[in-house]
Amino acid sequence: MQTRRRSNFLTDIIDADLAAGKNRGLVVTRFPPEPNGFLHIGHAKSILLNFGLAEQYGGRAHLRFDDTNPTTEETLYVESIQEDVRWLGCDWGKHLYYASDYFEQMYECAVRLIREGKAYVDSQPVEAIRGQRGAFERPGTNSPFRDRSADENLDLFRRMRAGELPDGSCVLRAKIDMAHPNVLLRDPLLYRIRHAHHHRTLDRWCIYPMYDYAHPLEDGFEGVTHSICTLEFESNRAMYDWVLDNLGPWDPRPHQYEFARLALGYTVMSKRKLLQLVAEKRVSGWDDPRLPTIAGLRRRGVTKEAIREFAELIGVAKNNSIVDIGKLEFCIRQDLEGRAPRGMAVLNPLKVVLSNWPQDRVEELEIAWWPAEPEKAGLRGVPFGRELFIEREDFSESPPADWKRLAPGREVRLIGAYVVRCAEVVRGPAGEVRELRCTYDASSKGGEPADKRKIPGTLHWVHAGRSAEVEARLYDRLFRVGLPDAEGDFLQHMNPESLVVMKARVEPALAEAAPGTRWQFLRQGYFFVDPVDSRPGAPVFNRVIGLRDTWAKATEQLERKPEKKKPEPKPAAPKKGRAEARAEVRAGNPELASRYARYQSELTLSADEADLLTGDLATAEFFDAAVSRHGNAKLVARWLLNDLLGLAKKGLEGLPLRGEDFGRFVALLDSGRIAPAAGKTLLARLVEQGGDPQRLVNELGLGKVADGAALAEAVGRVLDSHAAEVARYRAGEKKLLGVFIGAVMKEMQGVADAAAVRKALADRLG
RNA sequence: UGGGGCGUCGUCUAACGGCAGGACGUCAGACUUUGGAUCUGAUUAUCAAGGUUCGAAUCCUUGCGCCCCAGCCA
Repeated sequence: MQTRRRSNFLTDIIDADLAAGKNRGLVVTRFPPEPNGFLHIGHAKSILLNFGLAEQYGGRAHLRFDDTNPTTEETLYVESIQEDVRWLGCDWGKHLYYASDYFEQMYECAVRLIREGKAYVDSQPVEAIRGQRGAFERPGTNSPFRDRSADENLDLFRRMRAGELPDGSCVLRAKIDMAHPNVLLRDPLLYRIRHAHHHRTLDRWCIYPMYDYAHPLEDGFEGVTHSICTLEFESNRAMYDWVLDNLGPWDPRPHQYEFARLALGYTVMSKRKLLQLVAEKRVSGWDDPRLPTIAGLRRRGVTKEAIREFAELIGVAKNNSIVDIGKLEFCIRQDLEGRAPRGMAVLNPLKVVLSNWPQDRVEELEIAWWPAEPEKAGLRGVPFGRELFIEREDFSESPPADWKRLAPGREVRLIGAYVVRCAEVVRGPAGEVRELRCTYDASSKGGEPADKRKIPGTLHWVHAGRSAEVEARLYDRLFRVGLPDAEGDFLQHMNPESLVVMKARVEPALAEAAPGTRWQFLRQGYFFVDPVDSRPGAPVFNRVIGLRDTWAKATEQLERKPEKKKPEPKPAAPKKGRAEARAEVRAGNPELASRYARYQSELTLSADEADLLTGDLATAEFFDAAVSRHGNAKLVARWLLNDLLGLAKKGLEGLPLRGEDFGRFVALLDSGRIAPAAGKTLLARLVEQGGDPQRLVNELGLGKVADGAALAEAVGRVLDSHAAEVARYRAGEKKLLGVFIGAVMKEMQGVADAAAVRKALADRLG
């Protein structure tokens, strides 16, 4: 079942790392919860991702509590988290860690930073520090304490640790750059003072490291290779790298990658809101079956297999997405479909009296737990007699046209029993339907009438006297709207019918159902015997999910809306695109401006090309150098702009390839000695390792094959091996030509001229 | 607004320059002793515009839209 190979952008990265021989082939991941709440299904996605990746690559996954903030964290959560991770089937082996176990090492690292002049103690209050941070578009200002001597900093930091300084009096900050465009790098806080009791280190510490400082160190100490977190930490990656770069060496050197966390419709997932629901007793606890917590899902009766299936189904990517909760429900149904025996329960009973059934006769019918596969779990006895209950909704006095259930004068089959016909409706004083008088067809024992007439409907039922009354809790979505936190107070969107407690009547066998077992109530849904509130002989049934999605049709289109109103955007804020930036640079640089003009007039480049080449001096110099080597400026510009720029992600300066080399490369192309396709391969190689283009051509065997016979042969081979596609092509699927071209190019190891290949193919295919 | 990310069926996700695929949902049909399940079929997508290329969802450019970042939280 688990054989499907997981593949996503993270496995791509790991595959590439492994291929490049990084980390000695090690894959180490971690799940790092802060013990300040219960885990929810979003965490399950992350847990399964991290442990799954480790398993897939033969590595290991750690469970690490990120307990660096003593004021919010508790042992209760440490325990529940371990229980939940274990329940999901994830095994951390001996790799259970706590950030707090590293406090001493982290302290040593901080001392090192101070000694090296990379950190300082700031004695300003919070407000001052916040004020100096600047704004997104405005640089911050340096703290007056930024240039304290290492000795002074060391002394202060020691006193911070010794408890000589009160909370808030000072902090340790990294000395990076108060004007950094990423505000997270404007001298971020490393340590703060907190005279608080920690759940593990008790009162040994009164300074605690901040996340941005602690997390990379934890990963580094543990030898984590791939540190996977959610998208909102993207900006933090720069600090993650700063810490590791300044405190190495590390082996392996961890790297952080981000994926989109799970958002689900019709529920809330933030810790704050879940906590609020629990604290205000709007639900029964962290394990309330309506909550998306792992504990809640488990209490509801969802299995870990269903959750795993769900995680598999939704995949892992970087798109900010909202998953339709219907997908979770689909996985739950699919899972339970295969594991829940079918029994009968009537939630809302309507009495049926069989007038032609002997007064005291009770017949013990043998009915299979699995109607479709009777051998699967055998039979159980179900009593049948004169007085029965059916579902009130299964009777209608004025049924719609396609009604298949019971109605006056109509026939239905009672599952595993007999066909009955409604003869009379007995009413109460207010005219309400009180009971039904029916007749049964004695020839239909088991459900099939002797004359084989077609019976349109089939109902579930229980014996009136021999059924037991039990509590059934019908759970539904906690919120009525797709995005409860989209606007206003999420509490106002709570579904008042998310829990309906009923007295149901169940067949005798179900009255004995053991806690923790799962059943399908025929035609109703899947039920789980509550492990907490059930008593021997008095099971409490939690409805896990209905048989069919009654919400699907009503489900609204979910569109993310801002939770809080954004501050009004400033009117007429001038937008500066990259094009504008280039124009500005030129305006202030006559040298570039004149090249811009010259490229167009002398070299006959387009205005766009000239513009892109003269946005900065380095690019223009590179271009000129290339052109001095090879005069076909148009070709140089094209390859530079369309291909080189895409390959050189970090800019032209960092390339092992100089402008002259690039000019030689273009000359090679222009000479017709290598095909454009081969040119791309060659350029990629040059960008990677530099070197002489001509020599590389020889090394890589990229020289163009002018030999028409070789081409014809390759074309022949490809057409032979693609017979089916050729037939489709001849039948009109012209788009397949591309497939043939690609195949021929591959056949000729990329050295062919695609235009010639196309022509050859066209000739052969007619 | 500075920085960082992301735009593929209604939803989630593949395709790594070569046939836009799968799943959920929806619709239709078949089957059915669950109006369930199952089976069959259908439906629908590359944000936009230019460019490079024999060929672009994929590379380049521009534009548009959405998300994240200014806690002594993580």
